[in-house]
Amino acid sequence: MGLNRAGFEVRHADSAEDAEGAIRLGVPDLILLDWMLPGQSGIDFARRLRRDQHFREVPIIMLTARGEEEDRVRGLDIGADDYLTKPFSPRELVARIRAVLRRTTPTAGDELVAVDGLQLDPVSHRVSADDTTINLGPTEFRLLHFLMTHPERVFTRGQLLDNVWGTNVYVEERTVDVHVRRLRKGLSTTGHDRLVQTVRGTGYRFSSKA
Amino acid sequence: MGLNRAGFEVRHADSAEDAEGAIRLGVPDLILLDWMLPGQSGIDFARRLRRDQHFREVPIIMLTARGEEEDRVRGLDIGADDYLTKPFSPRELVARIRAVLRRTTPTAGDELVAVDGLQLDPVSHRVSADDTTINLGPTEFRLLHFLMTHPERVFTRGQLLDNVWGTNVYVEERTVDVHVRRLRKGLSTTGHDRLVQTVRGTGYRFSSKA
DNA sequence: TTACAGTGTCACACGGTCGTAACAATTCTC
DNA sequence: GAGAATTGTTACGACCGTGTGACACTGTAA
Repeated sequence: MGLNRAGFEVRHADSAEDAEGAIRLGVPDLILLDWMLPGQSGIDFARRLRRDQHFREVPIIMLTARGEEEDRVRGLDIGADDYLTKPFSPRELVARIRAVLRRTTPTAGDELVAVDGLQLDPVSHRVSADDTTINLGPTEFRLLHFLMTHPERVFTRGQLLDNVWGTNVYVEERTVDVHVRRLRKGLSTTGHDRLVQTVRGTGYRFSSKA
Repeated sequence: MGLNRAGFEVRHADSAEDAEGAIRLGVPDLILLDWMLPGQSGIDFARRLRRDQHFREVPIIMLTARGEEEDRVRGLDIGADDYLTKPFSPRELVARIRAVLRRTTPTAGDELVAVDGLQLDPVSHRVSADDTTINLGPTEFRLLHFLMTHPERVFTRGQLLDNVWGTNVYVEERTVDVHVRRLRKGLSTTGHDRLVQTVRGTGYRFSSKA
């Protein structure tokens, strides 16, 4: 198919069952999924992937025979990132893979963030304020990390769910409130809870301004 | 094409030149671009858009005839967000548009507006005047945002209801008066309430002139 | 197994916000 | 100037959004 030649490492499976095994050997960067799989439909396979927290984030490109419009629409609804209609050329396939990877793998930042005496270090996975260590749960940590790296900006609960919990996850929006509450509680001992601000009718914002 | 029926506002152009004019009337949320344009190829048009800072962020979906694989590959390289191969159904088109908008909307209509020391930032959802933060209710915020982005122009109460409250909402016109009052109250501490002006017999206007 | 931390969801309470009516003030018309 | 039309201002009830505590569930480690 020319994928190896293009510099990708490829694992191949002939059925959904084989694929299951293959991806558990190591989370792939991207899944190329034929809509017509023997034994099990590709849509079920994709749906299952989206429910599994380990693979929820893995982008999916589906391959469809021409005319299967129903499947394509449903595929996009499920959260497939792109599709290709057969027949297609290796060159086009490579281009699409690059495009999808470009938008789904934003460079992860390991840099230390500090605002107003509050300090978060992704490397040591530690939060401290005025030389006091602050204990946060995993979700609160990711939430704070995201907010601190995107300050002075409102986010809706939906956006926070996408960015902190991950896309293709079904969680109530109000759950965000509860985690904001837990985050604030953790930050309250040093008064840094004021940095996490409510924007009524919209969502939340991280800001050092009053 | 069914786009209007799906709730989108559509502007149409038959050539790249017409399109140029159309988008300068107002930055669109998304551009649907046919690859085969009379006079100028779609790819050149797209490339030019990507270089223009006003339109760089606007997502592009391109429409290609089947078999024009060369173009599709180049289109993706340029940064088209998606493409559709003819023939396609209205339903699929709508699904794709929704998918693209879902990915890209966080960066739409968020430019900072500033007039005469008064400053409104949609991104951080914050209003400030002379370095003082001003607290406004959600409706007052939207009202001010609309007025500031359409300055020097009278709006009837009905127009304000349509644009700020939304169409198909039954609210008394006099309600606008009350919210204008609340807005003015918020702006009065810094004297910016003078920017919100009454036009007797018609409605209200935002203007820096006396 | 038990203990426990982490998570998601719900129910309730509180406060903010909204729309409306009523009255006061202003401006226009005659 | 009188009366009418228009707008400003205030108060109030209803409702919506958010904060908060409690609880059930899951997975993990002891």
